[in-house]
Amino acid sequence: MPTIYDVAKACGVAPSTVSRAFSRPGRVNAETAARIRKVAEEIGYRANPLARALPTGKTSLLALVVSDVTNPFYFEIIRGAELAANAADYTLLVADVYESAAVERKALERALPLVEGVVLGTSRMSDSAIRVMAQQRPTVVLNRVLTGIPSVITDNARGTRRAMEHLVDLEHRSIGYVAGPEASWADGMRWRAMRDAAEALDVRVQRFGPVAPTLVGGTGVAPVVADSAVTAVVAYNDLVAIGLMRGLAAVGVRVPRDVSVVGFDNIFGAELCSPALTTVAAPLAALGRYAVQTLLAGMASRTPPQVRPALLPAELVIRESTARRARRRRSVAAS
Amino acid sequence: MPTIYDVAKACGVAPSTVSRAFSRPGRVNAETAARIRKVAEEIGYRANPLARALPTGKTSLLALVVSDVTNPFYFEIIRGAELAANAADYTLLVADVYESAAVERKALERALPLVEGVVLGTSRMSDSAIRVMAQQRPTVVLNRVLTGIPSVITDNARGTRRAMEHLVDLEHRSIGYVAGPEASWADGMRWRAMRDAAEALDVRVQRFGPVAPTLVGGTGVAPVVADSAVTAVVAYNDLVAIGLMRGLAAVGVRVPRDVSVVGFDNIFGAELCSPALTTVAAPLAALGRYAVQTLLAGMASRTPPQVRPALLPAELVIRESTARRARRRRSVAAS
DNA sequence: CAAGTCATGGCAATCGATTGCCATTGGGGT
DNA sequence: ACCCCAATGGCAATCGATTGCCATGACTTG
Repeated sequence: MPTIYDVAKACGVAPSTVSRAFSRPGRVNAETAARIRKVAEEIGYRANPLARALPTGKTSLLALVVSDVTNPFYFEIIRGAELAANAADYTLLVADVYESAAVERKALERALPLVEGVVLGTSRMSDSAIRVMAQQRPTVVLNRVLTGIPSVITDNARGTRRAMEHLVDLEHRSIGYVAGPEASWADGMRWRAMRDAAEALDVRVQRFGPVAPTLVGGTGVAPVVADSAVTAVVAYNDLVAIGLMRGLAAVGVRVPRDVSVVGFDNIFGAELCSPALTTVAAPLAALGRYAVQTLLAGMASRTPPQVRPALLPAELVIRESTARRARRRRSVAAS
Repeated sequence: MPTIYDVAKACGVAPSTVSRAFSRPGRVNAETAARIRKVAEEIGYRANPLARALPTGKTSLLALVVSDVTNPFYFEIIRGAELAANAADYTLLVADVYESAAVERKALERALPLVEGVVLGTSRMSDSAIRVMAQQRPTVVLNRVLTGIPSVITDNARGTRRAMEHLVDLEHRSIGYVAGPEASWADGMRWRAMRDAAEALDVRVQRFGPVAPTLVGGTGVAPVVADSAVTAVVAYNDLVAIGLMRGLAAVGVRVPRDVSVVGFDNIFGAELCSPALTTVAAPLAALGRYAVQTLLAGMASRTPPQVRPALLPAELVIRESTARRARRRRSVAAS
């Protein structure tokens, strides 16, 4: 691989001039710069990003930490983040942490010295641990709010409210919530929003779980939900909702005829399942894109940027898993 | 951040000794090394991977290039690859190229100087372009065979054969294939395997498409398939298969009653859709894991490793989208 | 006892690009 | 004619770890 020294020799100038010809437009005479560029092109010079990064610290790498890459929730987020990163000439490094705070810590330890900034997607770390790492590198948090650290979140309150209104429109008066992981900030928000909405709309809510944010998590609570008095259920996320529907089917409860089900996020698969899932759609690609843009903006400006979390709108996508409440309570099937 | 110089000073030894204490076990007196390690621990020294990489070229980074991160096909592959990479103390850099050879080239250009090796997942580049890049960095190719370059593939021939046998068992005698992208190596393999199997089993096959490897790709050919004489269809992949089922439903063709559908890969969603999809399951996580392991093995050994492509077994997962052929041909619905 | 061997640690060059500072030159202002 | 300044290019230090080579001293061995 040719270096600036090779280019410099071929041009009869000093290496520093070659360097400036590329990174300091205007600092070098236009003709000289043009000549250097031409020669560099000819001998196939490419700047070595490692060598550049050593003195400057600019690696052009950004980390996106996701709690589970196999969770379809992240696909569009990753895509959005990567697009935004590439647009700014950055490369995105996706780290998967398998829903484990310990692995997350280790992954960050590995990646942190390499990257210029970090986007934490649904982190499972403690607030204080996040604050510690935010001191080392510019950080943006997804789906969680920490005062003093820029964050990008979905408007869960509004989305939850919409879902509740929808269910109430369908005459449901007793609504369940299947909770996700305790450590999930979004879970807390959703449950709180449900209770607020329930009060405002004058209906009863009941909490189930917590369960793992997976299909089997949803399947697992199905019997409990089936035995309860609720006629509609809002699940922590789509995966849980879909698992729940299958679990309900297994114990003879029909969706939406006996019980309506609403999910969160509108992941790939939400419209594939049967019945197609009514869900509060998160603006996934926008979330990823905006997080990266916020991060880059923060890196560019000297001063720490906005502290107000960015609130991206969620909207209710109505499909087939919700329906008007049956006149009579279903008879409970075998458990 | 403390450096080896800080540690050296604190220990009263030379920086080179500190370096060796970490990277050359045995080269330094055991007591000295222990002391250095202790002091390093105390002042919180962490080796700077950038500085290490500059002289040695060892960045501990591996690239995995995927044609589309939002394609569920890759989730488990990424997971498998990342696990294998982390186990060897490498970090995986996932690059998304949106099904475009041009973007792939650009992404590689960006990432190549940073990584020690590359896994190409379903690359859309030409053979020659891949060979050029394989000269720059150790490379392993997924789902494609290039002589001289290590590759890891699914046993498409056997998998296709199983699918055909299954359909023939169900008395289908006229079977369609919905082709994927022309540039896809797997597509060629599958179509070839279909014809071979058709000959061996004495049934007719008909090719449709090619279509984009997406839901809409599948939906789009549905009318053509509906108008044809086939009673069963094998689709390029699960996405196309699911799209096809929806498209068929839209024109009044019932799956599996009127037409049986088989997919490829067994992605997330294949068992969620309705009817649940019968599909040739690719060993996704194993594919990712094995590709990275092969890459690392090739990097470790001086000599270029095995040239025989590694063939990972596929198996047929029978669900609800295939059924015995109806006695009479269906009546064709509106188009 | 002299010579050779081994263990251990230090010196200094190196990877490739960046950048603060200085030297040179030519032009403009007065 | 003199001074000053802007434009331009070069010198050399720097980022932090690695590593070939050499120096020292201890120990072995004939």
